[in-house]
Amino acid sequence: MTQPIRVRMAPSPTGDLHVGNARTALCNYLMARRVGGAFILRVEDTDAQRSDASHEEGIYEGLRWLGLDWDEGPDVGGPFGPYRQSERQDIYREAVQQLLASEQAYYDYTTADERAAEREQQRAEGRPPRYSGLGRRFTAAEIAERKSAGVIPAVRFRSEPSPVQFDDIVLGNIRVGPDEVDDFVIARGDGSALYNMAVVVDDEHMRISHVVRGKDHVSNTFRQVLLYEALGWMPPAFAHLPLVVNRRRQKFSSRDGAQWVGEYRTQGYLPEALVNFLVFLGWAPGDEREIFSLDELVQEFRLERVNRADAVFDPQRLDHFNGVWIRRLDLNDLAERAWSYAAQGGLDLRSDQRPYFAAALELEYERLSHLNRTAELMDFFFDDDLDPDMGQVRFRRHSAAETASALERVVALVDETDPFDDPTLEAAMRTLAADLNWRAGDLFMPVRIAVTGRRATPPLFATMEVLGRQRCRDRLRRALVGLAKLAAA
RNA sequence: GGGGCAUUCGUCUAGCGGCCUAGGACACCGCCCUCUCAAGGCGGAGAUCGCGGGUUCGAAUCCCGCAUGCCCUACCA
Repeated sequence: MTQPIRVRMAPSPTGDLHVGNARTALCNYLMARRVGGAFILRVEDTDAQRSDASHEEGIYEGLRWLGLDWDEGPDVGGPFGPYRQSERQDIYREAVQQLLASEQAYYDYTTADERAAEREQQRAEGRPPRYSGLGRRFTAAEIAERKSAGVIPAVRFRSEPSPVQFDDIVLGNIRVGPDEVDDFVIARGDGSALYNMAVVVDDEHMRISHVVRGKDHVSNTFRQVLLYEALGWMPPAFAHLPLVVNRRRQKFSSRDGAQWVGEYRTQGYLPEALVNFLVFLGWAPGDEREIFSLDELVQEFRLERVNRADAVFDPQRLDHFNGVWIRRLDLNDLAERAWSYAAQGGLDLRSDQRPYFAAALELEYERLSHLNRTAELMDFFFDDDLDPDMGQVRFRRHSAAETASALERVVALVDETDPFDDPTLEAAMRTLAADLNWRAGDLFMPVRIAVTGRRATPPLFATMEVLGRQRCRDRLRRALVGLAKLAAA
């Protein structure tokens, strides 16, 4: 007797995939996948003014990147289409007609000015601004007069004074007093349906079993519940998620960091990390585990455990998850993903360098916090004209001249060491340091700078092994030239 | 103005009447590891559980007020 679980994500294409919407989509997806239900994508573009078809593709891309695949939608079709509200107006019109016919809705011939005046007066009297049903009270003659004056009526739902309530999986039972819901508009003057009407009709027609969406929709839910009742339909189960907010605890917007999922992608975040981070905004498993893959979340996530309080988006915590997930990837996977970021970051990569790239990346990846930093982290592996700035050395215990003669011996060592690998190089260099009577670190740092051009790098000898004998030799020679200048100065 | 909802370390959270002198994680600080930087390990600081009343032998947990915040209050979604 239990109906199949069907959930939906219903973005309006007024922008790319917003992080808040991404979280909503994630919760819906997890719900559906856990029980083998259907995850439906429906585009809510009834506001032609603000909707833009180009954003649709951005939303798809964002969802796909996150790994949230859908079963029905405008692009893949499905048994209850079309899945774009702009293409469903006939269906809405029919429902509107039904409400008109049963006198649960009426044509409202008031003008915008009249309604504004009413609101203003209510506000002046300190009363809540609520549409009083002005349009219900016109006589037939008044209506005829307004018609001929060119007033185009909107369709309003006839809301009778009675309390409205519904049960919410996250928030519990929610109710509102008898005078709170006024006669709201369900269809514009041009006949097109408004949001509240369209969602109800769509959720019914698409057999949506659970409406999982942001908390900002709770007040709409009262209107929707009324519409279900009027149309003789059973409302779905509702679950309203807490909002993702900024540090000032307001709705998350562009000023608070990247707003669109695509931006996180270009900033080098892993979809795994964003998913993991987002799910913890309002949910926790109840034990102390924190790292979850999408598949694991499908098993663990329960709407019943979702919090009611809004959650602040903390970019530092996202960064942490990103690092964790980068370190979790296996090398081939990471190399695959980092390659294009590296190319975009300006690294001059030839496709035959993939093994070299992977070997270098293996040394760097615990230092890699964001994929888009790949190039800046690894550029010295690929710059064959590297001209190390030896001025970075702190010539405290050993002068530039002494350092130069030590590096001469390192050049010789680089030529002789065989095999040219991490342990052999390390042993040889330590022996050299001992010969010189230098502290090992005092020798390694100038070599590091000579060979990589920087003070912070992966372990030196592993780095040298990857760079190879030739590069190391060339760079050391060049460093020697620079050192000579420093020694002379 | 009205309504709805919320309120545990700076942040994400655990907690569902005694296990809490409130646990974990991020960020922060210190130490260790160490050729640098990371990563990792260990430790520290950080929450009188928004405030005030109750109920109870006992409350972060239940009830009532208040405060604050957020969302909605469109012929937007």
